[in-house]
Amino acid sequence: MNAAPTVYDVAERSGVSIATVSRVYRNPDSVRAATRERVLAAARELGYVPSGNARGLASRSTGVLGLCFPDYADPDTADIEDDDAAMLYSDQIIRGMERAARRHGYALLIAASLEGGPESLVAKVAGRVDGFAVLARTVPTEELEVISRRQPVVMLAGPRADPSLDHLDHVEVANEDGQYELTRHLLHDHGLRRLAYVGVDDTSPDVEARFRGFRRACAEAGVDTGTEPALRMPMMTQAEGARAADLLCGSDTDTDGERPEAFVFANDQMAVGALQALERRGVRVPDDVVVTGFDGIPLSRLVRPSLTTVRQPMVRLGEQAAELLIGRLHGQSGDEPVSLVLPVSVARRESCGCAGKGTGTFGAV
Amino acid sequence: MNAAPTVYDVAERSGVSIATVSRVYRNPDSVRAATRERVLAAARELGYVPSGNARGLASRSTGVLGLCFPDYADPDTADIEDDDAAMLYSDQIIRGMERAARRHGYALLIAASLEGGPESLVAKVAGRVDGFAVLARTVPTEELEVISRRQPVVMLAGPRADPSLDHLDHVEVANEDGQYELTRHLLHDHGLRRLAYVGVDDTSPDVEARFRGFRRACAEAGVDTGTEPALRMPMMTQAEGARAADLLCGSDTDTDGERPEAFVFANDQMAVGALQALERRGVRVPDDVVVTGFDGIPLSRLVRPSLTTVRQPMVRLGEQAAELLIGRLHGQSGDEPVSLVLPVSVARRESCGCAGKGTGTFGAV
DNA sequence: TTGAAAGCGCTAACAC
DNA sequence: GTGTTAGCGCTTTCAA
Repeated sequence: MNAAPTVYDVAERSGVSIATVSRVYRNPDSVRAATRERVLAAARELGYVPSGNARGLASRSTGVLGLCFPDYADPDTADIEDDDAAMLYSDQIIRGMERAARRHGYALLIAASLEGGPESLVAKVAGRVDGFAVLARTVPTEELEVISRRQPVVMLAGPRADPSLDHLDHVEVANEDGQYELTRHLLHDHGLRRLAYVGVDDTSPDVEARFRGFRRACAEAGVDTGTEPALRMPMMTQAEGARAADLLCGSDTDTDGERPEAFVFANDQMAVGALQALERRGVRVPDDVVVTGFDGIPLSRLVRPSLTTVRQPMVRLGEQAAELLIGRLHGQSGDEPVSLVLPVSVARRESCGCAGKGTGTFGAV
Repeated sequence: MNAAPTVYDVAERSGVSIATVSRVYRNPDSVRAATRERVLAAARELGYVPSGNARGLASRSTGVLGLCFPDYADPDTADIEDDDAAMLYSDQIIRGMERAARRHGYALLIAASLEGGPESLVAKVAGRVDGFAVLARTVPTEELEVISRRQPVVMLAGPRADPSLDHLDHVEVANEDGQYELTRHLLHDHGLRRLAYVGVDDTSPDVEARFRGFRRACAEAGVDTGTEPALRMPMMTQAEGARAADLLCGSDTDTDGERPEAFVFANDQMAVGALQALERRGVRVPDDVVVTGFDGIPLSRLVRPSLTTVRQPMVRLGEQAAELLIGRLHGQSGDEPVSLVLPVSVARRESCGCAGKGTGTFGAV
């Protein structure tokens, strides 16, 4: 690749000053039509493309929004040869953010965490964008705190855990309410009583909120649950979900010495793993046991039986993140940090016995 | 937001020169440990984040790859409240490209086309990345030609139509072979004879290739097809697909004065639209008529009956794009332009009568 | 190992 | 309208 032409080259070739060349690109109307054409022509001949870096440097803004997310590669999912099934939240958030950003003339820079030197992920992204969103716990709190002093940052999913990050905008989904609704459905509509909640060791704000929703629904129905999930697995993967199902079936861990009527998982991945384990054991879902998940990942409806779950509006999440950032950049939002909680919806599908026998082209969704 | 601290601030605070500060970030080992710590500490206290723009400007490289894609918002899809169903190729390509880029330490900048001033989409992206991929026909050929003189560009999907772009790397999928296989399946396995191909007015290289595959299969089976698709719609949307189905059913356009046995659509969107139209008319699929698509979008398997189609490996496409770019950037690829054709696979589902009755957790996929 | 100084390509005041 | 002139914050020789 040859050295790229610069404003100077274009200016010389078209017989104007570099300032005029710059104007032609930034504010075409401020230049006489004839001059403009001359400049544009020269630029075309030379193959001139303005350097985004130089522009950003000089104008202190890039027209780019950023998104940092964790290296969410569930090893179980990794080798599913089916791309659709492997689509994760992050993909949906990206989609939403890109759309909203685009509407406002911004582009989106995305980067997943990956170990590195002193140049952490955020630093890399932060240095090239006007503002960015971070999926909960993708980056060290301290680092975020530092960076957020310099540019707008919004936290996604996961309540603002750390008080030092209280000044950040943040948007999450109604984890507690969602799990509450789903549990209530099981209790009330299906008349179940012995429910086992499966959480995770590593205490995550989202999962804790979901568990609270579960407990609240149980309490209201007069069903006793401990203050702890029936089971906590080390990770929220399919493999662990399968193990959980085995544990719940095999040894008689519950009060009655019987298998619970329903396995309520903290996420879809685990629930899917459980579905497979149960099938291997010959336990029928939902006839012998009901299984539910949380998230509404695409895979959840591809499995058989399709998974009853709580759907998170991930695309909306991404859109909101972009809107919030842009609002800040334009100084529209006040000084107060904004905190949004997006509503979720329960997807009643086959694994709880709601069949959802599809009719019509879009049935069974 | 306060003015962000710079190398000068950090240098001053830690009693070194700006050159040393720079070294600490670029090549930590070239600085004595004690000095390094001092610099890092100062940076932390100040909340220093290196400016990506300044770095890029000075070093002539950004560590970012770009992706430009069209504003693929099928208006029909736009208001499906179901995010999963709305996932398009572009999302899958993004996913693949991001993953591959990440593996090599690059971030990804994505931008969809949108009308603008002289600052076209590409220019904006091109100015901020080390190289980028473009979905076929997202940007004017001429512009691409100019830009590709300065940085690596790879064309995605869609054969290198324009000879002036012959020097670009490019990767596409086996459109012709895919449609050939699918058609052969209809002809051979299902014994169909009267097939109607539905294409699009706007002659697209991909669609033409698919149609060639269709013709080849028909010719081999001794089935006569014209040199033209049975129908060409103005756009490849669901609405147009529905219209096409109506046309194919309503008026007796085909040779026999009868409805064709199969509607072979150039893409999934149209096929899905057709499915709905047929349902409205009370025409049963696949009993009364067989319908097929092309692409393998997620929606294709959510509809009922699920759509028999040709699945494109979009994630792979994205990965290949990134690999190609990175290869160029590292000067590994030779001088010759690389041209890849990724294999596709036929998904036999319900709409052709292959049912695909699912068994097992992942059945019916 | 560290510092000094010269850009990198553009924007933004400010004159003309 | 258009030109002049400073930087923007960093990397990069070249010396020391």
